[in-house]
Amino acid sequence: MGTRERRQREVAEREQRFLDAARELIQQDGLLNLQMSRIAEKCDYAVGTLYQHFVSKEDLLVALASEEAQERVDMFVRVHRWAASTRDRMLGFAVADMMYVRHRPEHFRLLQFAFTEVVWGAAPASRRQSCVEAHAPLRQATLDVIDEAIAAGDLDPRGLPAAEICLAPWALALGLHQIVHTESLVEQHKFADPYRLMLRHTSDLLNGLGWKPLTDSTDAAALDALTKGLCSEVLHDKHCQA
Amino acid sequence: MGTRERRQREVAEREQRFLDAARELIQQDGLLNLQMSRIAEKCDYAVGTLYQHFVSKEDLLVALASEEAQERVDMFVRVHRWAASTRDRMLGFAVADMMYVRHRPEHFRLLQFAFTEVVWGAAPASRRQSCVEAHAPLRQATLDVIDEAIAAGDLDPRGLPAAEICLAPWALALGLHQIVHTESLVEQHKFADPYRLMLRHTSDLLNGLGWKPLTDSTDAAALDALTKGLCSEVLHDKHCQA
DNA sequence: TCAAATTTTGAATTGAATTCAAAATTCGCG
DNA sequence: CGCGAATTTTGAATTCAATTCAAAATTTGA
Repeated sequence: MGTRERRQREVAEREQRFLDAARELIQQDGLLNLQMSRIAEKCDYAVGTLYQHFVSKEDLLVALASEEAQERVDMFVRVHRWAASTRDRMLGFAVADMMYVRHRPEHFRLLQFAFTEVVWGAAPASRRQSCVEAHAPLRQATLDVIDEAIAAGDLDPRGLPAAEICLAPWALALGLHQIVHTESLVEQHKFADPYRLMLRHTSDLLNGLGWKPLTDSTDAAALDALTKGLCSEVLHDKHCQA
Repeated sequence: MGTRERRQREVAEREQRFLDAARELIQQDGLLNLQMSRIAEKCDYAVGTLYQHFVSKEDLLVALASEEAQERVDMFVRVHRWAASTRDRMLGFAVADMMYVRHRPEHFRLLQFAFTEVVWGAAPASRRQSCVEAHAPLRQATLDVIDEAIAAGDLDPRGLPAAEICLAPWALALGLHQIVHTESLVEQHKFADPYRLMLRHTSDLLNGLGWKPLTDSTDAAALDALTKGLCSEVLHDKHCQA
């Protein structure tokens, strides 16, 4: 009978509603002021019901972080499939990432918070695992392009496995987001256009890795063209601006 | 009269004791289990007294993050003064940083947490400012070396102000620490020697920035030699291991 | 149709951060 | 000194949100 299935679907839908409500509340009042009771209330359920889905607030936060990975993953997959050089696709990942973070700064802050010892350590192991799994395709897409680049002769791994090469652009992007998105630091240093800068530095890094075709990172027009191309061809400018 | 001064010193000493106690408790039970009342208890003071120094737990955490900057700053200053090429000193910053983070992983996690919207936003503005100030010398040391490199012709800024060049190595280091220190991610990917890798990538980045003398990042022996040299000459191997 | 099983509920509990009135201490002056 | 005002310390009481759990409601299945 389909009764069991229906129920299962209903429960899944409810979980979705909880997550959506949480997201809205975060958007509205900030992560700082997120309250479990408000989430339940917003969905017209009792707190107890909320706790049937998430054993703790931390659990919910990590679940939220997992779910929000999807949109990013979609972007990465599209970039991965893009008909462009391996190098341009590599830059494409950086562009996709920066578009995403720019348009969903709260998501970035949530991730930052969720991966914090305090939250991560308090979430159940199962949830942590599915969060890691939800993000894995980001890494996988990058690894694929690296492998492809090696196969095509665009990149000489110089003795490093793809996973270790992957670390460099990943870290650069992560660190840049971190710096750009931590309030005070930006206030202090105010980079005019941090993301154009980010792209330039990523390009420099690729040059340093010997990723062909070596390119003049100074050529802002070329980088802007790349960004624009990506926006129109790949990202359906959902996230793109001038 | 010196009465007022003495009192002031006593208060400062007490604050120090609170911070030290907090550090010990974090070391012992983890950031997750830090309790204000335990800190007070450990110092044989009432909670109220603790709150005379720190208006909230967040305030205390950010204060802790500020204080712990000092040791790192000392290392950076020593690297800055080191009689070596600008390029080697740049790598030196990365080495110093990784030594530090390796030996004080809890400090890194604390910083990560403190710069989170939830904590940072809940700390008083004055405390945030002094935290930024406490960390500023790290940035300044790096900027100085960049300026020196430009002046010496080791580095062509290609139209970028030093502050923007600085962003690249800073972000790379930050991102790498983040990845390496977030439990699950390491468990998953297990890089054999993440910090040697980090150094290699930093070297690649410097090559990409055109920082002379351009170097073969593949030469692990050279990077190890650099590390060893730094440990003995600059960092007094307080933080160094085999 | 009804009792067992499951699910939902939200008032009550818990646990930690934070407050604040009372107690203790220090200060300043005769 | 001695004493009252001012300051500091205290920790029990308060607050506030997360979490629990016994009772109520609903669903299941015979």
